[in-house]
Order: sequence, then structure tokens, then C-alpha cells
Amino acid sequence: MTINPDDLYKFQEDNGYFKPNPESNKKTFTIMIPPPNVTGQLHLGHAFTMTMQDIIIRYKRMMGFDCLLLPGTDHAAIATQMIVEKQLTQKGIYRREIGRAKFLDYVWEWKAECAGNITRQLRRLGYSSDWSRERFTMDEGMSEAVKEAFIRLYNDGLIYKANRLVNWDPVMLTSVSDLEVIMKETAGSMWHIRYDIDGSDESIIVATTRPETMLGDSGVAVNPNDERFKHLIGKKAILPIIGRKIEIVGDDYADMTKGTGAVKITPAHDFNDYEVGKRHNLPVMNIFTETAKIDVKQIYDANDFVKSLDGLDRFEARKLIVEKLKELGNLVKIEPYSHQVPHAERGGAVIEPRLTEQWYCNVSEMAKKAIEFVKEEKIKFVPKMWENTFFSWLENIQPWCISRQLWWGHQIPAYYTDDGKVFVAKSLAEAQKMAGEGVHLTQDEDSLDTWFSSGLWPMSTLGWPNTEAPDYAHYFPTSTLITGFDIIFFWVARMIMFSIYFTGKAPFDTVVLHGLVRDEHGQKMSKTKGNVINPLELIDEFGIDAVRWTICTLSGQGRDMNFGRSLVENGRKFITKLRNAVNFWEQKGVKNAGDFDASKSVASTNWILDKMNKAIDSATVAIENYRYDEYAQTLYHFVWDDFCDNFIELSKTEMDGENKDVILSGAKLVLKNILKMLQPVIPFVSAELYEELGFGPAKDFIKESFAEKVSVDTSNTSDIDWMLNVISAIRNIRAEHNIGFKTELCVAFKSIPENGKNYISVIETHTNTKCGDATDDMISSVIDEKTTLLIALPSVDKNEVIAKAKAELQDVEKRIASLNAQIAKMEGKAPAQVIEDRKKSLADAISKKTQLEEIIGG
RNA sequence: GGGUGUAUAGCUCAGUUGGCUAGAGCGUUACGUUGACAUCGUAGAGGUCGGUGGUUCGAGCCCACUUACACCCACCA
Repeated sequence: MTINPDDLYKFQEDNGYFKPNPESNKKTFTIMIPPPNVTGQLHLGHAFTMTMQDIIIRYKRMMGFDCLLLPGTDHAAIATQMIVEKQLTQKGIYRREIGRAKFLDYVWEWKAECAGNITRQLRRLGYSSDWSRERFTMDEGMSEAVKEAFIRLYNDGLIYKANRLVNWDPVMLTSVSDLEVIMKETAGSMWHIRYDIDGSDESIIVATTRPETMLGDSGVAVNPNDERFKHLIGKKAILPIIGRKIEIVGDDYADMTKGTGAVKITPAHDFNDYEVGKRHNLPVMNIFTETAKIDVKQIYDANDFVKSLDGLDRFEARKLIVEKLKELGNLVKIEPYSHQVPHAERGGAVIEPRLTEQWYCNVSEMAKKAIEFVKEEKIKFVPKMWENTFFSWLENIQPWCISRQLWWGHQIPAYYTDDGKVFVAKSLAEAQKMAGEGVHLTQDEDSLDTWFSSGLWPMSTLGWPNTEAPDYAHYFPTSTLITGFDIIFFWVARMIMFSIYFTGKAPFDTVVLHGLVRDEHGQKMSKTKGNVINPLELIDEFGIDAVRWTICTLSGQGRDMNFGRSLVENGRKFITKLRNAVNFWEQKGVKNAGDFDASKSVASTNWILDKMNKAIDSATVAIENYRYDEYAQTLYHFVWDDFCDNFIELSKTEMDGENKDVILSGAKLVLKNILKMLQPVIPFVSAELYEELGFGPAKDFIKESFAEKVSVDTSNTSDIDWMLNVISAIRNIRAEHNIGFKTELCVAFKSIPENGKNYISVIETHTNTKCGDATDDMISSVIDEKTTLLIALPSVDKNEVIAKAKAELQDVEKRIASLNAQIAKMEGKAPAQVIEDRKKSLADAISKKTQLEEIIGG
């Protein structure tokens, strides 16, 4: 019987298995999804984040917490608007022509389709979230939260309007925040241009990477300490081409070591120049349209040449201006120059600083609080190193430009009278009340930065601003946030700031940050490289459990994760191994085995139960510390090496004897706990096997408690470890001497209750002999504890054994010498325990030496 | 320019507060496999832990310097 994961998921979803139960008085554990953008499909990075969350949630559920995993999506203002606009443009539909309302209809249509896809994909991942609580950052409750937050911040004086230079995207025609600007190293040129000095034979040479902006120059800055130019301060330079007289000012901003030491000042198109201009009262002249084309209307002294540039793109204009300068003889030189050019994160347009009026949010106080909370460990970062990144950003935080000239998003709840008075209110009606009856009001056309609403996510999804909302009261603050490090500033920091500001509480107590998902060789996945892996295709090919398992093995230290198909193949192999082990025990009748009776336990069951206890311990520590990789590794090693390779093999020789019952019941107990530990990672296969082994219906496995340790007599477990070492050593010799060709060396293990000792027997069996047939009469030699295994192999050529022993003796002697030296140096300085250990090693080595000498001597 | 991270086997990576002879998976070599194994088992080979110097009885781990790569931030001359 196999179970279709999608069917099991659907059943569990339909029957409320993923829903929390606020009525229960269990401790809550809550994770909010980092809402994926409604811009397309989920990628592998999403699969990682979501699986990491789901593993923790499933684990915590088994640990007895009332768990809420809340799903949802983000409207992703600029990204989504761009995608939809692009699609419409291809169909010959233009946003500006159809107008805001109609355009938004299209976007909502797209959103519905896209969010539907995303949620379907999340379900296929096995994301055990409560879909009845699904949210979207632009749904009604969210709007309520956004308005409330905006109004409160406005009333508190933290949100305000200001006319400043902003990062302007001349393609999307909107402002963007500093974070949305990506600096790209770009090969360009440095143009050295000579500006003559008014009323003098002198001239000054400025260097620039953007000659076209000279049309907006209103000054030249030199360093006041620069002996070369000191005397020019206060004089005027004559702007070539136009002939405008512009002031030469002394300002520290001018760096004597950079360029020519003199820098042209274009206050309207450069953030630094803007500041310099302000300091020296230089005029601000905007020379571009909103699409970054030359706008001659704004250039009061434009001559015919400049007029001929009207409407030209900035880069086109650059060429013509450079030509002109060359022609006029003002171009001194051109050097190739590589520099950082700002690009829009979305769309990639070259950003043009532009003077506009925008809404800002002053977050400096919030940032201080956020830092305080993290320093006081009210919020912990995993891994901790990200705290530094977090601090350094918050310590230098600038006012956040929150308005966007976009249609898709939360429209700013500000209303203007015809004469420009502003009323900030939740609705037109409320604004009307404030403004007075009959006053004509229009709402601000702009919308909010998408991160403004997602910054409220952990609160707003639960019902805030209604602090009485049952979910908010019960599940806020949330527990853990799991997301990529790339949105620490965009999202994590904003959530923390907002939550503290509005509720006084941290939105979560732990932030788990993971790295980027790369390909097998650590290369970034990109379409151009063709190494992008679609998670859904992987699921189709390998099954969701194998994919989840692989994700788990790779999600560890918060570093980048290298993902390749071969790793998923390994995951699939592990699952196959598990199935085969279950299959083996089923054939042996484990289903009908009774409860494990510790009083009848034998060495091998004690041994495996002891290993199980240790596995439970280390697995628990691993997952509590978000060390998914260690969790997976612990289980892998326990299942494959301890349980399959050793316990199953050991039990084969015992299964036909009087210990059969206890072995089967022991195996059953171990199997159940293995499945329980695997449930969070591979929920579907584990559920299927759970049912197959008769533990209960697959659908209910998710509700099981987590694996628990059992009390076990460990007095004779080391015998098994010793024996495994013996077996391994025997095999080593056998392989080296090529003994046992066509035969299998079977090592049987037997507990004799009469004398309380464990014996092992080394048996040469023919391949068609059942392993389980090993019985007393097949024992060819009985080895007592500590007897060297070499003796147990009568068929070994004596000379070879001696040769080998001689070689080994040399190593042992070296080791004894080294240990002696170490111990001598340590004496009185190292901890007693360490010295003891070292002495024990020395004793072992000496005893080994004696044995070897006996062999050689004999 | 400032900051962070990484460097350990052919590849991808683990390695807790320093402590016995540095581990895993894949790959590789040899042997075996019709008895749970869509393969599996067993064994082997493979490492002066990026470099130099230091602290220590003892360093992959701590300190200083250094090299290479990656990423983040920063005022585009």
C-alpha cells in the first residue's frame, strides 16, 4: 500500500489537522509564513524556507504545542505592477490609457491566479498550515492595520511629507527606497572638462562621469585647503556650452585626491551635490523629465544647442554634449573609468536622483528600540552573527521613503483639500468630518512601499489593530521567524520596529536566517546559467519526502546551501532503505509483536535501544537549535548504520531462537520512534509506514507525540560495541587476505543467560545457508572477551598474519613512545581526566603490543 | 573605503567550551551479493585542516599578520 501525499494532505487539510486549537491550554507555538510575492511560481529558495518552517511546526506539534503555521501572500507592489503592466503592454493595453481602476482589475485577476498557484505549491510541499487563516497583504484586515499604523505614526509626528531628492526610477516612474537601489559596477568614462574662470585667464578642470548633468550645474566645489584652487573660491566659473556663470565654493566634500580636485555641483541630480548646494545656497535646477529626458523648459538659459537636446534620453544627450565640448575645446581628456552606478532593484533602470515630494517615516527611535531588544536577547538571531549586520544598518538608519507612485498597493490614507490642506484618516468619510462638510477632498494618489504592510504582518494577520481579536490575544507574539538573510533590512527589521512601536513587544523571539540556495557546485542559480531547479519537477520525480529530506540535510548553519539532483537521489535512497527495513521486519512478523518487555531484554535489544535513546537526545538538541543538518544526520546514521547494518544483521542470528519475541518487540519500539523522529521531515512516507506497521491510521500520525526515550539496561551494551569492532577487524583481515571467496563470513552473536556472558562465533557459511541458521553446533570457535580476533581465523596463512602483526607492532611502538612523551609533558599541567585518558590509551597500546608480540613469537 | 563570512579528502561539507590516531556523504579501488535492499554489503586508498608567526603540556579550533574567494554596506568627481 502506498499513500499519495497529495491525498493525505488534502484529507488532513479538509479535516482540520493543521489547525491550532486555541481552546486547548497547551503552550502556543506560532510561525508566520514569509509571504511569497504574487509575482510567479515558488522557487527552490521558497521550498527551503517553507520546509524549514514546516519541519519545526510538525516537531513542535508532536512535542505537545498548540501550533499555528499561518500562510499567506504578499502583494509586492512594484514587482507585481511591473509584471502585470508588462503583460498588458504585450497585448497592446497601456496602463495610462485604461486608468487606475481598470488596471487594478487586471492586477487582482493576476493576483488571484498567482496566489492560487502559490498556495497549491505550498500544499504540495506538505506545508501544514492552517488555510482557514490564510492572509494577503492587501486584504481587508491588512488595509485596516495599514491605515491604523499610518495614522498613528502620522499623529505621532513620525510620518511626514517632505520635498527631497529621492531615488527615482525613470522607467517605473516611482520613487524607490535606498534599499531598493542596487549598485552595479559599470564601465564608463571620466570626462575632464575645462571651465573657464570669469574675468581671468585661468580655468578650472572638473572631472565627471555624467557630463550631461552639466546643464544643471550651479557651482564648482573645491576643497578650502587645496592650495591649487584656494584663490578661486568666491569667483565664478563659466559653464561651457551655456555660458552660465556659476559660483566656485569651498567645501570639504571636494576631495583633493579624487578626480581633478574640483567637482562640478549639480544639486538636482546628485545626493552629495544636493547637500553641497544647500550649504552654499546654490540654485537647484532640474534638467530632466520624470522619464529622465532632457527638459529644456526648466533650463532658463538654454541656447539653441541645448534646445536641440529637448526630449532626448540622458544617455543620448551625454554623447551630444561630449561632442559639443570636444568641438568647443573644453574637453581636456577622457579616461576609462569603472564606477558604481545605481540601478533599480526591480526592472533594473538606472536610478536618477530627483527632487520630489514624498512621504517619509522617521524610524530612528524605533531603530534604537529594536537594537535594544536584540541586545537584551528578547529577540535572538540564529546564527548570531547576523545581529551585527542588523545593528550596523539600524545604527545608521535614514528616514524611510514610504510613498510610491504606483497604483498597486495600499493607497495612502491622506486626503487633500483643494487648497492643499492634508487630513489623514481611515476613510473619505472620516476625513470629511475632519475637514468639514462640503469641503472638496481628494485622496493622495500614491501608495505605500510594499514593506510597510508586510512590516505589520505578524500582528495584522492575527487581527491587530483589534487587540481583543482572539487570535491576536492568543497567538501574538509569535515564536520563530524563518526567512532568508537577504530581507533582514527590508522585512525583519521593519517588523521588529513596528511591533515594538505598536505593541511594546517583540513580534517573535527567534529569527532563523538561512542563506541562498545555490547549485551543486556553489554557483548561483540563474536562468542564464541554466542551473535553475524547479522544486515541483523535483517533487514529481523524486517524491516530496525525498525533496524535504534533502532540504533538511542542507539547512544548517545559516550559510548558503548547495543543492543538486544527486543529493535528492541520496534522499530517495534513504527513504528506500527505510522502506526496506520496515519490509524486513514486517516479514519477520513485527506487526504481531507484543509490547516490549524490558525485563526480557537481551544485549542486542538493549544495545539498539541505547543507541535510540542517544539518537533521540542528539536529534532533539539539533532541532531545538535549528540544526536541521545535524537532525538529519543523526537519524540517517541511526537508521542506516545502527538499525539496519548492525541491529538487523545481529538479530538475524537470533531470530530463530528463544529471543525472537523480545527482538521483534524491541524492533517494533525502535521503528515507531524512528518514524516519529522522521515525521517532521518526511511526513508522508513516515505516515504510510506507520499505518503499514499497524501503529494506527496514517492520517493520525501527525498527531502522535514525539519520540521518547525508554529506560534501558546498558550494562552489557558495550559487549555489542566490542563485538562489532571484532567483526569489523575480522572482515578487515579477511578482505586483506582475500579469505572466504564464495563464502560468507557470518558472525553470530549469542547471549547465554546461564553464565551472563555474551559469546560470538565466527562461522564460515556457504552463501545458500540462511544467516538465521547459526546455532550452537555451528560455532567453530568461541571467543572470550578481549581474546584477540586473529586467533579466531584458522584459515589465515600464519606467515601473513605474522607479517601483518610486525607492521602493526611498529605503529604501536611509535604510538607508545608518543604517548609517553605527551604524558611526561602534561604531568602537573593538564587536567587530571585528560592525563587519565592518555594513560589508559597507553595501557591499551602496551597490551596490544604484548598480543602482537605473542603472535609474532608464536 | 568600511564590514561580515568562507578556506578541512578528488567533489560538497560536518567538526560543540582547545584534549586520545581529524569525520560524513558522493566519487574512487578491491571483493562479495538470487534471502529486507529500484541495489546492497564489506574492506581499502585518499588530509603537513589556505600561509607565516605566536599562546599552551596540547591548536583544525585561541591571538597577530597574510593570501584567495564570496557577500553586505557606503557620498556616482
